[in-house]
Amino acid sequence: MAIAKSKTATMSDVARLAGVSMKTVSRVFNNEKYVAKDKKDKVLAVATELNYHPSLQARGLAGSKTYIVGFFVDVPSGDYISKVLRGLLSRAEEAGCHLVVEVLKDRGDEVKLKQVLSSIRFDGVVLSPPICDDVVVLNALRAIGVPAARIAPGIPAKDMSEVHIDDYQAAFDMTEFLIGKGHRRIGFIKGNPNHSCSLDRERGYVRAMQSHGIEVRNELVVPGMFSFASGKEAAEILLSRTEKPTAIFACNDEMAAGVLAVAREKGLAVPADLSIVGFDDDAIATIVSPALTTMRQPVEAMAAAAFDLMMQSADDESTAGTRVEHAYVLCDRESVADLTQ
Amino acid sequence: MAIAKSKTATMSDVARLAGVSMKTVSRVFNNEKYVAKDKKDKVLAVATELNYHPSLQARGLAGSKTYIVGFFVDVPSGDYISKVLRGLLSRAEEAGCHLVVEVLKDRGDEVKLKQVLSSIRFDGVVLSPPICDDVVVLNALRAIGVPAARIAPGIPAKDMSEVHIDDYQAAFDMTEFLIGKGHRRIGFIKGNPNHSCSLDRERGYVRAMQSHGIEVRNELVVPGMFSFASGKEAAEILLSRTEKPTAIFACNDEMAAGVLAVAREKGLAVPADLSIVGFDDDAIATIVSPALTTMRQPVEAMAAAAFDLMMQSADDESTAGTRVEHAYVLCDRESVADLTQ
DNA sequence: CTGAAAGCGCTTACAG
DNA sequence: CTGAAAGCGCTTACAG
Repeated sequence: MAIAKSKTATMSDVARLAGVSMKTVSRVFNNEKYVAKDKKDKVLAVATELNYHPSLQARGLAGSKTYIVGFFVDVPSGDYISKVLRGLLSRAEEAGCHLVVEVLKDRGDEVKLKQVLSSIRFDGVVLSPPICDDVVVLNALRAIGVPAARIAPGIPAKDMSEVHIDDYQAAFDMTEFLIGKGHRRIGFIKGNPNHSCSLDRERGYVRAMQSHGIEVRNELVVPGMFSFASGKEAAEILLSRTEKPTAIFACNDEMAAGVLAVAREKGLAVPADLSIVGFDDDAIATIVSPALTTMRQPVEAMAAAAFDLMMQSADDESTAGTRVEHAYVLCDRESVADLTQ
Repeated sequence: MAIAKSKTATMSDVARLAGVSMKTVSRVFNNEKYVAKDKKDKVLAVATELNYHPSLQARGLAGSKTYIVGFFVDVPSGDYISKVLRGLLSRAEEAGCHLVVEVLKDRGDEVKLKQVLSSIRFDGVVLSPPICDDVVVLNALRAIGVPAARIAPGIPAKDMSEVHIDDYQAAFDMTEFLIGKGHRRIGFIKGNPNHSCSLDRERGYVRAMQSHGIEVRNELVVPGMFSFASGKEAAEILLSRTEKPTAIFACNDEMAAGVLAVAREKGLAVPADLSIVGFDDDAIATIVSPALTTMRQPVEAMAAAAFDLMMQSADDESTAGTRVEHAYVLCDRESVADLTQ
């Protein structure tokens, strides 16, 4: 079943058949101006016939653009990363770039980092939490001068563009929403502390409580790690308090789903006996029942924007450091009871 | 804040400082034998000092290996694809390769396919459903002679390695499991018909029913598309039958979760009033309550195996076409009632 | 508007 | 065990 392996056409093939120099073919494929229309048409015709496409490897070696964008992730799982990936992939396609995914364990994967960064020349790199806050990574990127954009970063980096939502305000709003429904004993489940949004959301919760004159009680604020299991553990703790919370605000939807599971185990009706809210509006939010009231952030659009910002700063260094804030939306569904009625 | 951009070291830098030829440096980095130990040590020492790593782009252009592996996906979402990605990424790292993800819409993205395949030289490509059954893709891969491995393919391709589970037998076993629990009216929700496993699973269901002398009734077999929403729609149909099923076998867990949601809406207790089983053992299976009885397939390990098979067939063409079957495990949890008691 | 020459950083094929 | 030369398929920098 040996099929003849067709040799792929090269730029010099196209040049020869089109009767022009390689440089002219190059001009056509890089959309440079000052190419006579007839030559351009001829080049395009020959290229189509030969199914010619410039070699990524050759371009990357010879020129300043590599058409390769890196996406550095910690754990390539979960609905959040899927959305980021989709956003990135869609923009990469439009930009004629290719996405290479590299897994970098949070803190301390310096060997791999150096290896990747010095063997692959990237047009740019997009960073998601928690890697976007790893100074080792940021400095390595600066050292080689690769444009980078960050999604939801925590620490500042004035030389890198970023996209984010106002996690503090969003959590403030969500807490206020619960307070508005008459809740006072509101439990809070933190997120992974290495993701800066966790701290911002906690701050928003605390401030909202305070600004409504409600005491923030330590026994109602418990740790979590963004996972379903950690949400369950946190719920076990919160629901074992002598004075149970009437509502629990989990830092993301997966944990909120965990709270829901525990509530059910304990025979608590949601939202009648316990209100639950999450954050992110992940797929899980509308899969569980009752559907979760949650804060939606437009992750896919944010990732797409991060890609664009990175490309923009590659073209024009002065735009590096642009910060784009996206809007969040409180999705009020079925998991919160109105205690004021 | 302009930081001096360090120029990355090249092979000739290393050669010069180590007092050897470039070819010797090349030998060291490609683990060829016949390099004097003292020269090898010297090269390695200099390379470490310079933080030298061979350029991906240069290697890809000059040599036969590119250290780039492609992962072609239809929709880069969901727990299944996350698992595949993790399996691929972990093996790519060990193999010193880099993964580029390309989105190819099912059937008909021929322009992008040709563009990608003729501009990037891949060491190999891994295909997941439904793209692994797109003959246009398969033939394009053959035409340029790129080693490919397929995950859970449907149509045969003797020249490509593949990993799979016995979907037919797994579905047969699952159906038999339900029958063993005393169920006779068992509804079946099909999967996306473009994923070959859907057909295999349906066949397993049908045969198991028949082999136990149970009539397969058309009104109990309804279409689905692997999504939560399609599971709900299917459940609505199945549960509106005059003779309701006592159990529903959904072709994946997301749809099973949809069935669960509808059951709850209708006030049916699961499993007391309705038993539900899924397939895959996705994260969702243990998030919903009651936890789903489902058929686990080791997706991450399968993806890793696919990667290895692809690499192996790149080294030794005669291994292309290897088929590896993985074991499945019936995870009996809480969503099935025993009617025989 | 166009092209000839050099070079990107490696590997290949050869020679020793 | 080692190296000199050519070449991979493009872009760059330059000249016209």
